[in-house]
Amino acid sequence: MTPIKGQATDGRQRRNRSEDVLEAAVRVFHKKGYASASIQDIADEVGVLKGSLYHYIDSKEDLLARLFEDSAGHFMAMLDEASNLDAPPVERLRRFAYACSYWYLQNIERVTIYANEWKHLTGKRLKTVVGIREDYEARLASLIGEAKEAGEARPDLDVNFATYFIFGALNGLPEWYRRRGPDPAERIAESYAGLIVATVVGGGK
Amino acid sequence: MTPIKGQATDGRQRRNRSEDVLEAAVRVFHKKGYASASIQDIADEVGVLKGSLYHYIDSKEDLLARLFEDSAGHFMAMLDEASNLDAPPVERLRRFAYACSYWYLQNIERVTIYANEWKHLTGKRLKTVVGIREDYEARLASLIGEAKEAGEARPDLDVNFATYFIFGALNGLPEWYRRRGPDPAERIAESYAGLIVATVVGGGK
Amino acid sequence: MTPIKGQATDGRQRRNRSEDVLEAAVRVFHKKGYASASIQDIADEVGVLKGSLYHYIDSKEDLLARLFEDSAGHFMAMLDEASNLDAPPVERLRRFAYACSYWYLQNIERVTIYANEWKHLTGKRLKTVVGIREDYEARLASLIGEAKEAGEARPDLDVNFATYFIFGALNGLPEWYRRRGPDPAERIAESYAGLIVATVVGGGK
Amino acid sequence: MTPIKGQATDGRQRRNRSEDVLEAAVRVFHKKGYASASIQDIADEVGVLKGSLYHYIDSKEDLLARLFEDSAGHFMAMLDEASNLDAPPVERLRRFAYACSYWYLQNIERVTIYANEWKHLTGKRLKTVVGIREDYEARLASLIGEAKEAGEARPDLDVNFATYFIFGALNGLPEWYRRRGPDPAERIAESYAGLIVATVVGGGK
DNA sequence: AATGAATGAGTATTCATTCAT
DNA sequence: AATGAATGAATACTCATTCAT
Repeated sequence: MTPIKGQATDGRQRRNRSEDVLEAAVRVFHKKGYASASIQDIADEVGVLKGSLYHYIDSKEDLLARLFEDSAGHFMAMLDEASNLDAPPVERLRRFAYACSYWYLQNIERVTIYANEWKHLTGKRLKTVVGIREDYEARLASLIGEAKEAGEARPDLDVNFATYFIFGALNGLPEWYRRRGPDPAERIAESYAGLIVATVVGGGK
Repeated sequence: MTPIKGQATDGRQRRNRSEDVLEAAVRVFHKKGYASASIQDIADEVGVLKGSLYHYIDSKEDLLARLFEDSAGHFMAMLDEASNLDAPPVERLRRFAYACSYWYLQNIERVTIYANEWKHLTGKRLKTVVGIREDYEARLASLIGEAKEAGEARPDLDVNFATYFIFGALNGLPEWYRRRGPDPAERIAESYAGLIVATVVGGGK
Repeated sequence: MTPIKGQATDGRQRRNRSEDVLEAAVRVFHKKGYASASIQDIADEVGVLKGSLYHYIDSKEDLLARLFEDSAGHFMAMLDEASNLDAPPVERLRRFAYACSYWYLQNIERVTIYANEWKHLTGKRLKTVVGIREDYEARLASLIGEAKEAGEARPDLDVNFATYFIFGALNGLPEWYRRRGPDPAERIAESYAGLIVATVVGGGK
Repeated sequence: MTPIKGQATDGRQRRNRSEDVLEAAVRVFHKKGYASASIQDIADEVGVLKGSLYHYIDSKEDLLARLFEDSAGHFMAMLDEASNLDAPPVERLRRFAYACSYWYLQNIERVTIYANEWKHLTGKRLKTVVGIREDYEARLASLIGEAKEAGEARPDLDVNFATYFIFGALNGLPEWYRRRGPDPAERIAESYAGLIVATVVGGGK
C-alpha cells in the first residue's frame, strides 16, 4: 500500500500546510478585510498557534502578496484563453465577457481580495498587480476597439469609458452575488455577457 | 496688527472645528481606508492632538457614522430629484444615470467611503446604510422595469441582473477617475448615461 | 421684600454653588469610589461643565480633602459630645456606642467615604485624617479601659483588640445598611450599642 | 556553568508565569486598590512588559476575577470545615470565629481585596461573589440562631444585626493588623473568638 | 515543524487640568 | 461665573514578529 499524496498513513491530513495557510488567508481576508484581519485569525483558521505561521510566511504582507501571485497566474491564464478565441469581434467580446464573469463567480473570495486589497501591497508587488490590471483593461479595451472599427459598436462609443464601465460592473459582481439566492453561475455569466455586449453595441437613441 | 478671530496670540486656535474634523476624516478614510486609518492620522490632518478629537467625536466608528449620515442626506435628495422627473421611462433612466454619475464625480471621496467602508458600521447604523442602498437599487430596478414594460428594453433583459450590473459600474467610477486625466465631469456623466441606457435598451444579436 | 439667603429673586436656586459641588462630590464618590469617579461625573451631577468646576476646587484631591475637612468637624463634635457624658463607664460606653452608630446612619455617604477613601489623600491632609482616626480609637479604648478598671468588663479582655473589633463593626455598618430593609436608625443604633457593651462586658466562659 | 532552567543565557526568562502574575496582582491590588492600580504596575511587579501580561490574562477585570475564584475555593473550604464541627452551638461559634479570624490573618492581602474590590466585578462573576458572601453571612447567622434557640445567647439578641456586626468586625481585622506590631496570629484569633462569643452571649444589663 | 513566552510599538480612549473668551 | 476648546500624559488593550526550546 502506497501512501496517497498529502495523506499520512495514520489518516490525518498531512497535505502541504503551506496551501492550508493560503486558503485560510483567503477566507479570513475575504471575511474581515486585510487590515482588520489578524495573524491570530488566520492561525485559528488553520488550527495552529500564531507563532507557527511564521514557518510558512515571512510577514503578513508577504502572505497577501502570495495570494496575489497565486491568483495572478490563474487570472492571466483565463484572460489569455478568453482573448485568443477566433471569432468576429463582438462574438469574441461576448465570450470574453462570459469567461470573465464565470471565472469571477468561481473564485469570488480571491477576486474580491484582488479587487479590494491591492492597496496594501508595496513596492514591486504593487507594480505587478497594477500591471495585471492594466493589461486586463487593455485587452478589454482592444476588444471593444476592434468591435468599433468593425462597425459593430455604436459610433459615438467612447472606448475608454466603456472599458472602465464594464470593468466596474464586473468587479461589482462578487459584492452582490453573496447576498442573492442560488442563481446558477452559468445563467449569471450569460446574462452579464449579454449586458456587456449591449453596453458596447448599444442602441438607445 | 489685530489678532485674527479664533486665533490666539500664541498661535493656537480656539474655534469650533467640527467641520474640519469631518473633512479631515473624509480625506484620511478615503486615502488609507477606515481600518488602516488611525485617529492619530486624523488628528494630524486637523492639526490637533489626538485627545482633542474626542471633544468632537465619541469614537472612531461614530466619526465614520457621522460621515455616512452626512452623505446619506445629500444622497437621498439626489436620488429623489432624479427619480421624480416627468418623462418617458428610458429618458428618465438616462437622466437618472446622468444625475448619479455626475453627483458621484462631485463627491468622489465620500462616495468611495460610502461604497467601501459600510462594513465597519454596526447595529442600527449599519441597517440604515444597507437600507439606503436597497432603496437605491430598488429605484434603479423600477426605472428599468418600467422601460421594459414600455417595450423600450430588450425583451430578454433580466431586470435584477441589469440593476446590479449598472450599480457596479457606477460604484467603480470613483476608482478609476482618480487615475485619469482631466476629463470634465459633464462629459463622463453623459457618456455613462449613454452606456447605462445602452445596457438596458440593448441591441446585440 | 428682602431676598432670602441662597434664593435669587427670579426663583432660581442661587445658593452657594460651592456647597452644591461638595454635595455632588459626596454622592458621586460614594457611588463610584474616588478613583473611579471622574470630574466629569461630578460636573454632570452639579449640572455644570467640567471646566467650570475649577472655579470651586483646585484639584480632584482638593475636593476629596474638603469633604474630609467638612466631615471631620462634625465627626469630632459628635465624638466630643459622646465622650463627655457624665455616667458610670459602661453606661458611657453604651451612650457613646449609640451616638456613633446613630451618627453613622445619618451620614452614611460621608462616613463610607471617610472609611474607604482616606488612602487617596497625601501629605498633611492624610496626617490629619489618620490623627482623627487615632483619636477616635483612643477615646473608645479609654472608655473600655475605664470599664475594665471599674471591674465591669471581662477580666481577660484585651482592650486594644476590643477597640479594633468594635471599630471594625461600626465601620461595617454602612456597608450592609444600604442592602437592608427600612429598619429605623434608632433601633439599629440601640441594637449596636447593646452588642458593643456585650462585647466588652462579655460573658461566655 | 550550566544554564538554570527557565533562564535564557541573555538574562530573559522564558517560563510560565501564571502564578507570578496572580501573586503580583494580589500585592498591587492590595496596595493601590483595583481602580488605582494599572496594568503597568502589575507588569512592573512581575518584571515583564505590560503587553506580555496579556499572554496570561484576558483583561484587567479577568485578572481580578481570577483572584476571586482562587480565593473563593479556599474560603468556602475553610467555611465548610469551620461549620461542620461537632460541638454545642456556642462552642461551634467560638471555633468558627477562631478559624475565620486565623484564616483572615494568614490571607490578609487576598481577604482585603475580597472585601473591598468586589464592586468592580460585573455580570456573573459579581453574582458569584455576592452569593458567597451571602452564604457566609447565612452560616454565621445560623450558628448564632442555634445558640439563641439553645438558650445560650442573650434573649434580646437580634440575630441579623449581630451577624452583620460580627461580619464587620472580622472584615476590619486586616485593616489594622498591618499597622500593629507583631502580635502572633494565634493570640489575635483567640481574642477575636472570645469577643465574638461575648457579643452573642452578652451580659450587659 | 511546532510551541508559547516575550517583545515593543501601536491603537483607541479617558481624564485632570488649563485658559482665552 | 461660566464656557468649551485644547492639552498631554496616562490607560487598557492589540498585534506582527522573534526565538529558545
